[in-house]
Amino acid sequence: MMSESIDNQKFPKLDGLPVDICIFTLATERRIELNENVDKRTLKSYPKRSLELLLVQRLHEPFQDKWALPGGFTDIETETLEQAAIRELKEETYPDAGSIGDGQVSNKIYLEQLSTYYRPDRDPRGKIPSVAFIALVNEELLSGLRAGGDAKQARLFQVNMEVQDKMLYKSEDGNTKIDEADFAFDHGKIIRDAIQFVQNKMLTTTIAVKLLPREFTISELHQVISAVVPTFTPSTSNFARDLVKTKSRDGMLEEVWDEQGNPKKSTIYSARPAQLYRFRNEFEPQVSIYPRV
Amino acid sequence: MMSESIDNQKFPKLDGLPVDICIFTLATERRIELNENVDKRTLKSYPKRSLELLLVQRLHEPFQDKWALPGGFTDIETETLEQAAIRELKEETYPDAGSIGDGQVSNKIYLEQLSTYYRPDRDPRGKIPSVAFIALVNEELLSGLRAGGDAKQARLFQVNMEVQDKMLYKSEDGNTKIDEADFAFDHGKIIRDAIQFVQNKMLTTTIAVKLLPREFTISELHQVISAVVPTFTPSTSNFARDLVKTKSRDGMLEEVWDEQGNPKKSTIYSARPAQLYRFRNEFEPQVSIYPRV
DNA sequence: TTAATAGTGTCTTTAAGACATTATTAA
DNA sequence: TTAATAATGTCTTAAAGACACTATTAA
Repeated sequence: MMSESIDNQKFPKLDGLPVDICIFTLATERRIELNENVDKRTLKSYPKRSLELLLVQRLHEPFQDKWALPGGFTDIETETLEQAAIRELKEETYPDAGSIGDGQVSNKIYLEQLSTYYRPDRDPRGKIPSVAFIALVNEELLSGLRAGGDAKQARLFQVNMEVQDKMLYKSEDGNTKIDEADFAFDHGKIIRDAIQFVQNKMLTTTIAVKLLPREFTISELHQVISAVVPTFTPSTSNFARDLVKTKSRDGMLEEVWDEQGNPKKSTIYSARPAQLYRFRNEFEPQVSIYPRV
Repeated sequence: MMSESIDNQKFPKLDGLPVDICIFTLATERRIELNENVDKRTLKSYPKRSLELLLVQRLHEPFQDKWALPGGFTDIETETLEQAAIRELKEETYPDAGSIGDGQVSNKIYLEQLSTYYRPDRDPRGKIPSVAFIALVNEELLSGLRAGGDAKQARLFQVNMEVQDKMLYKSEDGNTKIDEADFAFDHGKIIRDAIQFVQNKMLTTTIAVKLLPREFTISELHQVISAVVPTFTPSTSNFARDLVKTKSRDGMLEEVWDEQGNPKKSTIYSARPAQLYRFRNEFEPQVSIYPRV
């Protein structure tokens, strides 16, 4: 029993616990570049959105040159797992990512503990655990990184969800394509678990908000969900109508109005102005496979 | 970064990781005892079902006499977290609880990792982590324990879900009532998280199967769900009809037939025989707050 | 006009829920 | 008969989904 073991001092006090983070973002790529001499109507077509994951290439053995999740240690005496994850997140992304909270780091970052991995064969140097986190980070916070590969060889990889075996390939130049065999440790397994976790959260909670601007059109929300969950393919017109009109989703979204009290609209993706919405954070999603509740 | 820290041997190889388990069961209590001289019709009325949690009273400081989750260590070199959890589970419950699997320990036990807890103030002896698991155990496997308190002072506590602050009280004699202040470490917090986790799983997956006999009536399923989730209160007749007839739940349950090809029925809770069903494990529940998928 | 998305209208089917009614069995 | 649960039937409303159609804007 636990009490006996700890009381007998069998267990050494830890210096820290390893933390690895699956940092996801949703990349938005206009189908046609702005500087080209094209019809502005075509320019406004829906962008290509792809789920991307931040990986770092290992400099040393074991797994030298393999790709791994960014991670670190809870190395301060008073630091929690979440605080360590946020610290690492900041190192890899935006230095001003925000303060600490329970899955509510900032309105542009979602952070949640995924699971702890501790299979004896996961690290050739011995039995070392890893507490894995997932983070959804708004694209703009990773813009610095995307400008080019840095010293640590951190790169964003597009997640290819059609094939479940060969999962990832490089986004920027498309040259580096990697699959499960190119991952260090058990990070391939962690990443598979993380993608499933994020997909599930995307369909059962309102985390889509972390991948959207504060005010967005219904079609943007549609784009985000179907980029993360490829099987999500309702007709855009029914989706827009149902989202706002259906009773069980009352209070999920609210229309945005400007100072004059007129409906605030956006023409970012369309010639015809589209109504802007925002998520209301009072909304508590409820899902069940059984009737009622 | 993780690679640097581990390569520099800052992190000591662990002897083991502490594992704590929230072992839940669903106690079934006939409203009237069998030996009383009562109308057999009344005897067959629905039983009282209550979610119960296994706790052990601590013998030593810190938190002497406080109640804690049963737990232990991954103390064998090749042991995984799940294996350690199963080993502890067996110690506390049925010695023949079954083999190892991913949330599929046996058809009578559900086991899943909940989260890892590591706040610096959770243990007065220093920063010690705990990997928490939840287990749903069929009542019959805990029958030995229920016979009476043993040397380790392990007891089942009824979970009182109406009041969120004062959560638990003793089941058998009803004398020992405990609340958040009577828990060791941060186990009160772990237990609250665990209850929420189990309730969510109960509504979005088919884990109810672990708390039921292999063949059961629709009313038994109804009893199980509403015992774990008190807000679940559909009318029994609509529930029975919808469960079997609704297209989106096609393949979830199947009727049981006897050797002669007649519908197999049960009179355990009713004078009129009720159809027996079983869960089909091909069924993959799908839930979403958005239309489609 | 056309390309592209925004949004409405209509119709059908499925599901949820209220509620009444009938069925079954043993005492 | 009665107590208790099992099961069916009917009606209403809410959602989901298919699909046609109109609206808006800039080139």
